[in-house]
Amino acid sequence: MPELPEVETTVRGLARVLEGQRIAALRVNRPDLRRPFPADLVQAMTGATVTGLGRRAKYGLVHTDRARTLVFHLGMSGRWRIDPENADRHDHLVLHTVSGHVLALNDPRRFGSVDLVDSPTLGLWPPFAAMGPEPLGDDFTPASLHRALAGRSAAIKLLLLDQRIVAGLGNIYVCEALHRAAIRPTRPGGTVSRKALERLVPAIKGVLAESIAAGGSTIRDYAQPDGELGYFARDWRVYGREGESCACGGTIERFAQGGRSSWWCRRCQK
DNA sequence: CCCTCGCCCTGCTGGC
DNA sequence: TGCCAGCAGGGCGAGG
Repeated sequence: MPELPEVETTVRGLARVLEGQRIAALRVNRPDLRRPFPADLVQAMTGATVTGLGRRAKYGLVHTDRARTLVFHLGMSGRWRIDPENADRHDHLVLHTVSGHVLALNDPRRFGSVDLVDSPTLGLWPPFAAMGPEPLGDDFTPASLHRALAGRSAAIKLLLLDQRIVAGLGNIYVCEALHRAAIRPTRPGGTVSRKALERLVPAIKGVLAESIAAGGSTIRDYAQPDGELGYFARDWRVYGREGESCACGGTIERFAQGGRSSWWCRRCQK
């Protein structure tokens, strides 16, 4: 899926056309992404008014005047298409607002999800219950990360992908943040020095904030909901740049870690 | 609890 | 040109 910046960009795009609007109709074309849609999704959301949009980690939140919040995850290839000119075979859920807008949840790989969660206890919903802090939040600090990594032997790269440690990072931004902080991705999490964490936390916040400001990264089938492209991909320093030169003069390498690719520069990441 | 692995699904790319 | 292996932004459950 789109990672945190792409979900944030998506949510902001949806807010422009959904906030305060009443949902006139929903159409379900294929109700089984990662898990089945709620059986009463159409009934529960027809006629509901959207009171606001939000985000928790990589999940998008559509708050309504009903007792439940629509929670979506974009998986690896999901996006919302706003007022699409044509239908697409991967438009699994289509919303129509009273004001005439059409929003299609499109997800070719179908790793995404749509759930309805009781609003007052949203934080107790199982995927949210054990989540770590938002990386852009004030409670994500070098000290808090130090505590979360204490005693952990797994590679820092893998621990930063663990949503219980910090919630919202994915492969791209972990690679980019570790490079910015000059930390080797294989270093055991518990051995990352306090001084390095003082670099890492600002690196994470910085790379995410810069990407959000650029409208997210454009990757394969990802684009902003209105079709605009995000521009952060041009700012990647290591991700997908195997064989290219690092700014330090070293060469960027790729290797498999936890079944996924890591990109790094052995010259400047120690 | 912690760690690693493999799978879910579809589409695109690159190499032969 | 055609085919096929490999790879892709995530999350979860199983097993050690």
